[in-house]
Amino acid sequence: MSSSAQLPRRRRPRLRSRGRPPVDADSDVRSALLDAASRLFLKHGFERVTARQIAVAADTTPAMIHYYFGTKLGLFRAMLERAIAPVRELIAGSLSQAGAVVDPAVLIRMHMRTAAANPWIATLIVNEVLAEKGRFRATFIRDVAGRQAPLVMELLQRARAGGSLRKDLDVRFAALSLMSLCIFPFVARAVAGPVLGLKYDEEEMERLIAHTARLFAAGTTAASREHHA
Amino acid sequence: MSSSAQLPRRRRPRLRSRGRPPVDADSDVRSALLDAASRLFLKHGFERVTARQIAVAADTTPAMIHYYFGTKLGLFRAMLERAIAPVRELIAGSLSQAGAVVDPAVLIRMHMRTAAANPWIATLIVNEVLAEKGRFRATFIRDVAGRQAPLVMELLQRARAGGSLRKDLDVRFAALSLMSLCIFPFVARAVAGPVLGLKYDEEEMERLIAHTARLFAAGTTAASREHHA
DNA sequence: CTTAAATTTAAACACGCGTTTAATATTGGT
DNA sequence: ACCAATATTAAACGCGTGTTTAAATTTAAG
Repeated sequence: MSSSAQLPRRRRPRLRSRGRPPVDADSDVRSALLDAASRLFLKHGFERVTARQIAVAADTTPAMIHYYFGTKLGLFRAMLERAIAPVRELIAGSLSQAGAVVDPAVLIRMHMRTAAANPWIATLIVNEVLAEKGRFRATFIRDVAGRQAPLVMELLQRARAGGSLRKDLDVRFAALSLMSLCIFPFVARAVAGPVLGLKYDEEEMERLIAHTARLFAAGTTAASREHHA
Repeated sequence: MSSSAQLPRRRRPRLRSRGRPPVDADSDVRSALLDAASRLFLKHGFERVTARQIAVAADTTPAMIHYYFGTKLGLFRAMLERAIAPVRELIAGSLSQAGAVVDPAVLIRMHMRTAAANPWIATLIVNEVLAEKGRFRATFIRDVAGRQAPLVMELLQRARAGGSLRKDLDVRFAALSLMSLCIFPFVARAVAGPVLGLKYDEEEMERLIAHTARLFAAGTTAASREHHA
């Protein structure tokens, strides 16, 4: 407010000069945009991040989003594709060896460790799947939940047929409970942290995972006596 | 597209005439705004609803939001205050008789029945509590979760001390699991519905509640034998 | 009867959004 | 050496947003 009184807008000078830049190698605008988009979209959600914010974070201009990805949504989709590729492979992997897995506890550990190690997954689910107009919901239902849920249900079904689970257990409800126990602690981290005094560090997470696996196992096995109606 | 070719904007004629209206009683603009705000804000979230949408739904103009509530956020807060008043009383009620309640299953049933009967609660939690910049998060942590969680933990603590729960049970984890089981099924309704084939009708919800209460009870009681490490 | 207060309409405001465009500079192929 | 393709900047575009304002009209009070 001291020297630039009558300048209408102060603009920090662009580092890059006009026109096609020299072959500077490691100045990759396209992936800089993808990186910035990952950081911002995954944390705050599609709608809450502006194209200008991403451009600034990638040290370029919004026009580059149009140039490389057409629209903001195009950038979002490209970013998402790259981000969930590892998760897709993980699911495909557990799907291929579906016959071998028998213990729900193994599934619980896998799910929770993945969610704990990749905090952006929970944020993405809140912003783009559970929210009314989430732009990832359809894809998520088709490619992620739609493949994982039948796997879980079949696993539970087999365990029940094998006698290790209660005969009267509804596998759909049991699958829902399993997902609830695995996902909600991370989705509700911003509330559960302060309210329950959780730190969400690695040691605590391992204890939570053990607790969860044991709770689900004890809650579904045939061995447990009913306490009352 | 036939007769109004050169009219720049067709505007449906306002029903109300200019100036201060006669004392017509049941034409209450203020509560019409609150009603419209409830319907729209609670379903779609604060950011995804425009002041104009609310004004149209209340059959008035955005200027009335300014007149009665100052800003869109003021309207949101007034609406929210009115909406959560019953929930607040419910919590206060269960807080006053905290000494009497002993069975976690009672809490589970209460929570899930409330969530099932008021679908807007889950939507509100997704949009305004779990989302990064949710405008209800701070209040929710202070007034809702911050009061309910200690109650749940104390209840579990007493049950454990009384011998009905496992001695090695971490009450914070158990409280988190209880909340997960109660809340997530409704928060994730848009996914769980199609993926698990749930209809979320009343009969099904009663079975889900029974399943959940039993799962949690069996998963936390001292009676259950460990199956293995 | 006069006048101040209350309530509403229609119009505009300033701003930020995603997107587009024109100009410009560099590259690599011929 | 030329030239088309490529990559970038700066500026603008049109639109929708929340908000504000001026005028208009009625009520209620003095």
